[in-house]
Amino acid sequence: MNSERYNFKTVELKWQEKWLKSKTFSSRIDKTKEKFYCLEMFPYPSGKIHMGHVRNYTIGDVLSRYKALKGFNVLHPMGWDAFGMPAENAARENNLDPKEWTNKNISTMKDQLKRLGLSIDWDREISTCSEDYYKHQQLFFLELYEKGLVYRKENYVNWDPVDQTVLANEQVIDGKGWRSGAVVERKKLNQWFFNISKFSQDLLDGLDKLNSWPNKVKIMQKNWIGKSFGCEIAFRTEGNLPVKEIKCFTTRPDTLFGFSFLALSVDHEISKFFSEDQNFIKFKKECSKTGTTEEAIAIGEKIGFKTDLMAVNPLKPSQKVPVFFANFVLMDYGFGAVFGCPAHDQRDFDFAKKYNLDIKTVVKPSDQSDNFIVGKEAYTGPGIIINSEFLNGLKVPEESITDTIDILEKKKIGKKQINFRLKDWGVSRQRYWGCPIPIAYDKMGNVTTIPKKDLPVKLPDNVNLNSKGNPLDSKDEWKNVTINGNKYTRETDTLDTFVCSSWYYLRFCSPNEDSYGFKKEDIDYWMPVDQYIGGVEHAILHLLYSRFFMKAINFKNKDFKFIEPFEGLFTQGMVCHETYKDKNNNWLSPDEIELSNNQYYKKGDLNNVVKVGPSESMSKSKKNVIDPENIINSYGADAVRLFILSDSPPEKDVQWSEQGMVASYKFLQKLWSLHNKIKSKVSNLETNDQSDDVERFTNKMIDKVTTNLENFSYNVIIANIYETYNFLNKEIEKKNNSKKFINNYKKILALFTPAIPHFTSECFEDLNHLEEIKWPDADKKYLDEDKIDFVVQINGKKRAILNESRDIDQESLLRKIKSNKLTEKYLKNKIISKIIFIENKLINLLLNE
RNA sequence: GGGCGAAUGGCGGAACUGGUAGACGCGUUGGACUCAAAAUCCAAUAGUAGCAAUACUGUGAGAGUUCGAUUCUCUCUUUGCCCA
Repeated sequence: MNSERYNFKTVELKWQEKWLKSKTFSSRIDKTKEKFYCLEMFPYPSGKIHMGHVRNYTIGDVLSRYKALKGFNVLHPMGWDAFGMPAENAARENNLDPKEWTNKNISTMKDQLKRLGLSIDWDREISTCSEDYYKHQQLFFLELYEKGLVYRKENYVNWDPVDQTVLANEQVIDGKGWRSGAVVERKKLNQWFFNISKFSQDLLDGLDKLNSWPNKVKIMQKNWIGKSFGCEIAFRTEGNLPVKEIKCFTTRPDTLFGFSFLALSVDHEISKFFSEDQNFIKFKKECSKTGTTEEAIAIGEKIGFKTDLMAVNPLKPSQKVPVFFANFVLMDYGFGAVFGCPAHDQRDFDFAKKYNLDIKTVVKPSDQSDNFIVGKEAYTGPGIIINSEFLNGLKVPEESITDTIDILEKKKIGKKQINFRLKDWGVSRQRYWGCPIPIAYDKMGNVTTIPKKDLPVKLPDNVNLNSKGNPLDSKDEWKNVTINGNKYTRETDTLDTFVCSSWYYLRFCSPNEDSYGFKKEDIDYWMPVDQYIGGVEHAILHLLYSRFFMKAINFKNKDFKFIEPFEGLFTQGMVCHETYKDKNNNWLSPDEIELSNNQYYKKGDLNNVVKVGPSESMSKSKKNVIDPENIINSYGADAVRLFILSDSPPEKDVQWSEQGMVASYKFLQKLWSLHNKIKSKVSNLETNDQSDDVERFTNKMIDKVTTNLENFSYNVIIANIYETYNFLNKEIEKKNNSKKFINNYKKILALFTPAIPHFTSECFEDLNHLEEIKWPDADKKYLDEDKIDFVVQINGKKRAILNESRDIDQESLLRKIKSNKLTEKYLKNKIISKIIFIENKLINLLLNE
């Protein structure tokens, strides 16, 4: 086939069908080859793919194809993160079954992904909402339960009183439910937890070994795990309650002399003495209005409830301070009790101001006198301890904290302690569309596990999604279950969808293994994932949960050689687009506007001037979305791939531009006509040109493109492609030896293949090149030129470029400079005081004035 | 408030371990083709001065190290992301 214009529609479809039919991208274990596992974060089947997917999967595809050409045995699978709330919401709104809705979306999106020409092994496709997947997950749950890594406890959740549902922290926006807008309450519920905090130290240590992860992600995880050194201190108490002491955890024992109150969580065990106190009950209710996030607590108003108890300062027994219950103390931090030092903690400061408590300064900045007094806000910076008797003069924080802990330990008042911010992972969700938890309860509420032989616990069909709360709760025929002749009630919560995504990378290795979630042999060959690619928004939770999951299934049995699931991580930037608003401040989509006289108007309405806003991440709410399907239909997959790669480095945000898209499309047309020119050259072999310009260029380009691919500089690769076109297009006019030309052209086509695979496949076929395509190696002898452009600097300033032979020595070069008319004028009547000579690069002459 | 990045023409961006700043693309301008337009092709395109060769200035601002700094160090400004 060979026509004037490049018909992407027939070409792309042809190759996509061919790849699928001949199972080009199917992968199987081959121990003679080095494996490469390339994984992109799998999509949620929300309906259609968006530009973010296009970018993510194009980046992964470039890498996969490159590695395959290099001879690696590549595993490049795709699946669906198919459980989750949107399905339930969409189903409720449209009166559909979430399963149908999800599966329909999967089929649409799969077709769209195929149209991108991705080198995916579709035989390994998995969907987390299918029984084949979640039954293994239920088994994992039971295994972790047996290992003691799963437990149930009462815990506070963000409760949406209108939707009657639990909200994740990120669903709480300004203290309100993201969907209902109702003020979120704190509510206690029985929840299942994964004991991730058991691995806090391991998860922290593991980060050091992840050399191919972006530093920022490692830092984010480190901060999230939040290891802190501190001290456990027991405060003696006085008062008319049967309480002798209260334990606190603090990271700032050095400020103990600034002690002015003790604050307890309302759930502290001491609260039992107040369970009849109407004022306390009222106060506790008030506290439940504050969200559970650290941010909500930091921003929210600090309120307290004063008890009659007094706490004694262990370092200064004459000092006694009041004990409060306070809303900013949480039971799951430390012991649910903190000592307040208002001068050096903003939260304590706010609290002390409100309740008129002492504010005693015990740290001064180094440049202040000992009379320094904290003013309008707490001083939390470094400095020197003051007003603290035997602690005075210690440097904050280097000496003060450790020294104080030593003193407290000697006096047997306190104990050094390490605390982690990372809390256990609550996995219960009061929703229908998720993986059922394989647990049941007897009449007394005692827990029993579902026998492994009875798995899977299938999610029932035909539930009433319009009931308030969890739909599974009202599904009695499902809920009631008989195990070994005894009657039980099923757990109606389902698992957090993050559980599904924390082991899917294992499933891809053994997608058809029926008896277990994976086969060890497969895992041993394919794992770990060599390159994981996805959005930075999953930098913390998903990646941390996945890392935990590997540790958890490896816990006690130590089955695996690797512990970290993702050897390499790459986080790509977002796809952005300008935003548009009409004169009434309504968002407009890019196809609702038109350009006239350098001014945007609402389509068909020249009275409605459109305001152009900044480029922002594409989102439905701002209507600045471009539908990939339309774009692929208009310009073809290769052109879209070319554009999405070209404009920005993959790790940074890219701005969608229609003009850029069109340019990529046109470029492929130009490339096609160049191809045809080159092809017609094959038929006239008679020219015999001795120049090796084409070899030189080709081998240098091989070297460049290879380096750029290895460094994820995919935008530069596209520039390399353009550069190559410019070169070949000029060179083709010369009388080159066409055989040599064609051979080099084929190498160049291989270089283009990761980015524009349909196009190059077509070109190879057109040239009757039927052998396997391989990544070319650069021939080193062409990488170095015989003649080199030497930069001539005089007093550090560039004055000329001399093209001289390679390896020329300093003396000869200097002679050339002295006789060259460009440079001699600078040297006349001057004495050269120093010469800096860098071989094959540069010479810098310093002159005496 | 804390942590981590970023800042280069009209725009997106290149520049390997300090050694020709602005590759490549978009846009703009001029030209060719055309009755005309679109498409296509060719050329120019950091700024200032000059017909020109050329000269000077120039990588957010200011300092420092160096023969030489977009690159390294310090201070500041603006901005993005994450955590609070």
